[in-house]
Amino acid sequence: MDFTKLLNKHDLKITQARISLLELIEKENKPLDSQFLIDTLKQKFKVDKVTIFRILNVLTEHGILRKLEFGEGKARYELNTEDHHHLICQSCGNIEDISDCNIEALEKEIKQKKHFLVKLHTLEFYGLCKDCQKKSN
Amino acid sequence: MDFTKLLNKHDLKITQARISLLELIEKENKPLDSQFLIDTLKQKFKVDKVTIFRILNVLTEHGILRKLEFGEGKARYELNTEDHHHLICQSCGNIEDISDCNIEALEKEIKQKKHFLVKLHTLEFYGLCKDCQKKSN
DNA sequence: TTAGGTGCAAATGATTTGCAATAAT
DNA sequence: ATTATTGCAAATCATTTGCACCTAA
Repeated sequence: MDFTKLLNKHDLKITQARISLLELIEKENKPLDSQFLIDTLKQKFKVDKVTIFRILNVLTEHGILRKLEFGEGKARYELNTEDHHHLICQSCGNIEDISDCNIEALEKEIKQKKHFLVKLHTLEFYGLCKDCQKKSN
Repeated sequence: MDFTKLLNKHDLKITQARISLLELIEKENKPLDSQFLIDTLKQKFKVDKVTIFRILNVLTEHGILRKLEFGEGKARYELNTEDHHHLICQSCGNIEDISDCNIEALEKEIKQKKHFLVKLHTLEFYGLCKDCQKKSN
């Protein structure tokens, strides 16, 4: 994905930190926390953690990233692409994507019955992944 | 609700702090954050914030409370009753309950296709409540 | 050149921990 | 009497802020 073009479109300056962060998030392809991003990017070049937090905030405000919380007391970030959700293993912590949640029907019902206008929703599943079920944890 | 009996059933001691906290959460009937609980309970009797945090943790571990996060950088807690979800107004912050989400079909599909065993899910809707739509915020 | 981006130090806010004192059973 | 619970102080963790310096456009 061409992040230079993307940042340009949003009138955001092209910097090593921004490009590298976006490339890392794209490569890992799952919701990452700030600590992972800080540790990984610091190995590649000189960056301060404050810079990472500021980048995460701007990119989220511009809708380039999506901020998620899985009850861990910290946020995670992923590329804000199509509507999708997550399968979060409570044993090993692995996170898998799923799509096609088909919540539109529910949202329509909410609009009619509650007169609440849904802008976005979060839907996360917690349980045991295939492997952890075998380990009977 | 008889919280004395409930605490007994879980082999948790009956204390003023635990009973008052549970009664407050029951009375308010929406997800409350620690600060609100601390402020409100401190007016009624002498309690330390640490005690409140510890109570929230034990009660959550015992499944009496459910811990929720709405991307505010802090947790909220509610009585862990039936499966239900929330309509969170992005303008005024009001939180309304909804039930009957009918996610079972999706969970069944996840089990078959992904071999992931769903233990629990979160589903939250963010948008504008009836009143805030009028104010065109 | 100049507004936006970054680094460093220090602040904030939510939550946790250690330990001694206290209260519930 | 025994063990869980609480209070207080101090620590920790994620995240933010202020301000001077730097750099992409």
